[in-house]
Amino acid sequence: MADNDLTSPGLHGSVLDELGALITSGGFAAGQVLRIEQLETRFGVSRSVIREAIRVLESMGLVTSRRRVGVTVAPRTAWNLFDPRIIRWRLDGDDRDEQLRSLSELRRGVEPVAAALAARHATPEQCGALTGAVMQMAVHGRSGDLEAYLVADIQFHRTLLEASGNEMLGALTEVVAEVLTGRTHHHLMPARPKPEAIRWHAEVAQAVQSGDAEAAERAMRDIVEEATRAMLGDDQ
Amino acid sequence: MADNDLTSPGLHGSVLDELGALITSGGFAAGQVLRIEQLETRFGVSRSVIREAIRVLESMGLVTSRRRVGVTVAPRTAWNLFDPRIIRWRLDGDDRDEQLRSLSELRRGVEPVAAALAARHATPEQCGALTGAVMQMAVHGRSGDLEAYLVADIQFHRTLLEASGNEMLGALTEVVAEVLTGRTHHHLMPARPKPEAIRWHAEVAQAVQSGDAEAAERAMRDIVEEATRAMLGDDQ
DNA sequence: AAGGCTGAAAAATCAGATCTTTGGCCGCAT
DNA sequence: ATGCGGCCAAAGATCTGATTTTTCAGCCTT
Repeated sequence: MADNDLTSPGLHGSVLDELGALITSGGFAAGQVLRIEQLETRFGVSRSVIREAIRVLESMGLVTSRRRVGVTVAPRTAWNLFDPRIIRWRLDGDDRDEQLRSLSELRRGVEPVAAALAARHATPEQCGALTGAVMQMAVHGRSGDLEAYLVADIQFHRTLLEASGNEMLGALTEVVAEVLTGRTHHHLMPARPKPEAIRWHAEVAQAVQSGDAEAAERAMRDIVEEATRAMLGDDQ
Repeated sequence: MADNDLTSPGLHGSVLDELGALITSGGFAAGQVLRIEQLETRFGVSRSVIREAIRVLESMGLVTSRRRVGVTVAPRTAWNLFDPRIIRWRLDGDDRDEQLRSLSELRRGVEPVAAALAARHATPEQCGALTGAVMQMAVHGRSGDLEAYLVADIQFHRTLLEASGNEMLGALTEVVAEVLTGRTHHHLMPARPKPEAIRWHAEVAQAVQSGDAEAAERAMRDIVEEATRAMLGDDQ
């Protein structure tokens, strides 16, 4: 599966994970103050460990630390919502639906552009990987093996984003993989993938291979709009 | 102006800034190892300060820390390219052009979607803010006051992204502001804004106000495509 | 009521000791 | 010679107690 660790090793890593999950899930309300000493005893570790975790949380915008006051939980508007760990925590917590919606809308903007760019930058290997992924999708889509379909789907989108030649779009690979995984595992997609979906993927692969940016963008737009519709209802 | 600090206060903040800038600018090559003790003397601060800075760098994917080995500078593929500080460092360093290109392509995907969403979610206040920003742009565009134009431009895009009702798109506000600021300050836009640009902004504001998602998306696409073209040449 | 002073609280920093992990070396058996 | 296993030392990880610095909050003055 998506073999992401995302958890730093060591004591501070576990503290970070636990605090991060608590904050993003609303276990600590915004504005609540945590005392370092309090956390020390709660987790049974020393100050340095707590402080390092707090520093990372601070760098993610989840808390602010001020002398004489303590560590204050920050409002959601201050969070770095693109941090992979925050995305993961929110997908694992109560915010899942909201997070999936945000990410789907983001995909709707990003992936068509990535497809267009890929049409102009993809290497022959990447084109091969794309068509290969589509074939896998077709096979497993027909047989109804959703897990295998998911793997091929992720492979397709990962390759496409990387082929865009844009580092930042490439960096969204993990995010897109999370969305695809999430919608499959939470049964937000049909029991059997729509044949059109597979056809559109094939069209994208074809367009990328022939360097037709506009066609690639159009077909990709079809894909993500259909996906959004399927996942969120007819919300355009 | 965009009053972003982005620099945590305290010693560890300065160390973080300096190390981050060094790494992202290639001052330290990927694979190079830094010893904590070495850094201690180099910056004249104690271990705890260095460690906290290292933890944050690690959480941004810039370095990895392993016992018995030291702190290793990570390859660019491991970096969290969406971290605002990394964006800032790269914009301030040698990567500026590459960074601006990546960001522009990202904008090209994101902003039209945000415009469409804003057309369906914007509050009356936000509509007012949009038209206000457009008027400011028109005034300062005609008078050739690029700084004031920039402020209004940022205001426009900030409001629009926030009005999308999508947290993640809203989180891109700072990023977009950086792009706009960057292209103005590095003279990547014409001495006098094109009249069409202002007209398109007005169209977006109008479409958002009347709830016409498609028109808003289309006009916004015109804006960002023109901006990309102006900044990077005729690259589509 | 406004502004400035002061004390204490809590984080920030420092520094020394100790713990834990781990890469590399050495020796043994094959 | 080759490969496996255990030992050692290096370097980060953690703990801890002392000290410094910042800043909130209450008090005092005007």
